[in-house]
Amino acid sequence: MAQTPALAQATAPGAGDTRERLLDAAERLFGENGFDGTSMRALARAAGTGLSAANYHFGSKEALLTAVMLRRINPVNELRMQRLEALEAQAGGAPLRVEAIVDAYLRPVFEIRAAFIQRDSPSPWLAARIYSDPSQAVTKLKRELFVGVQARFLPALQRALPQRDPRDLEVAQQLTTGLLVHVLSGNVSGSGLAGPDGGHDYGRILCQLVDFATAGLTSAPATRPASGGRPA
Amino acid sequence: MAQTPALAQATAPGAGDTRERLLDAAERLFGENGFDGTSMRALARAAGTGLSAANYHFGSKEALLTAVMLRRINPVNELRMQRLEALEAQAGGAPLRVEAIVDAYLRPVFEIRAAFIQRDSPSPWLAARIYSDPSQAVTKLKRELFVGVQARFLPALQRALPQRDPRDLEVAQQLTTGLLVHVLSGNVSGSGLAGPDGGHDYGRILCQLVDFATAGLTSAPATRPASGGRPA
DNA sequence: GTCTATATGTTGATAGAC
DNA sequence: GTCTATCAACATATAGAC
Repeated sequence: MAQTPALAQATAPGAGDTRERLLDAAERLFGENGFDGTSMRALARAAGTGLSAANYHFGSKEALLTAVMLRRINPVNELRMQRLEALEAQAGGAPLRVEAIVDAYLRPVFEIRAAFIQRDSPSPWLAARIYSDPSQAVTKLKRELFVGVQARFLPALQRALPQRDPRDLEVAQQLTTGLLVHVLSGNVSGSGLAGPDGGHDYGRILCQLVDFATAGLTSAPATRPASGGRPA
Repeated sequence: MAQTPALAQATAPGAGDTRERLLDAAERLFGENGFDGTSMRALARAAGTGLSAANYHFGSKEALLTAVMLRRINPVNELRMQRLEALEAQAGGAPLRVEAIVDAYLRPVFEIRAAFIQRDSPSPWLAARIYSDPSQAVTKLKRELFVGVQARFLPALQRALPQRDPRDLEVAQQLTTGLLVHVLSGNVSGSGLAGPDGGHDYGRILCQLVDFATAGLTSAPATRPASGGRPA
């Protein structure tokens, strides 16, 4: 529950040493302008240091992105896993409710995000930007960070919805991730996360996300086999 | 129904003049690597011409992006409007079915896309990439191109779902766009659009998208007022 | 219209002083 | 550890020949 993540060494919470300030600047600028749209110079300037300090601490731009991603995504994924395991332990072998699975998948992102923006940062959530970043430098990293969790949640969804085609369900799971990415990239105007104070009261948008995704995952294609073509 | 859009002057469909080849190359490269990740040099080389030709025809990189976006998005938006108007004319004042509205919003993208990839281009749909592109050069363009259609579809959704909070419904509409962006950016592996031959048989993924979005839009938050917090 | 050549600035990364 | 200075490569855009 401390402000500093588990990876960082002990630092003063107000100032932070250079390495920490570089990570903070990278989180904000990569999130706002993307990987290709952020230069190491702009990044160092935002951290109040020189260009060489960034390369000294991280070695390369790509390594810096990896570091700042890991710092945030690891706690999120651990929390997701904990929530899902708690649900399964409580259910004792019975299938879980879809809404509970979705909540365990979505809520940790908002919780961790809210815990780390006591600063003035209503910037987009870095991981969401990276998820839809076309730069070749991030595609590998993307898969390494997100595939594991999705592979862990999919079987739970399949047990909760045994009547659905497993492949369709996998697509629906990825669509759920798409909803999350869209919101956290700041593309949903009424969400309360796109504005200047975005990110603190996430209750409403999270409920809407959970409802939307739960309905989409559960949606039996009942109307499909009846009507072959496009509705006129 | 011709291969050449309304904006372009008559050109041979196989070869095309330099301007057309530049637009084709821009559509592919901007879609694959984003705005910042695509250089004018790489673009000219892909079009089989020199750097100066690109600047002669379009004046700047940003103007080239605008041109290639308009070439594809205008037909899509016109088709969306036509479909929605046809639905309303047929309904004669009665509210439309949600699924029909969603279909009118999503299907034209796939139809236009499939019509213009007789080439070897399984690349991401440019407009989807641009929608989540953080580059400042594209944000204005983005709004100009998409706000109109969304403003046109929202009232139809509100009439179809009068019991839903209009603001929640607007969020849900934007979430639907998020689903579309996610799929057309190539982030859904089982969709048939991420692979090498992606884009031609879009029937399955379109059905899944329509089902998911319809369920999400329709989803009455029935479970929400009963349970205040997170499900345990 | 398209080319070669160039102007002008920025990029990521490094060398060496301190 | 952090700085200034610098490298080689790349960026967008333009000038002028043809």
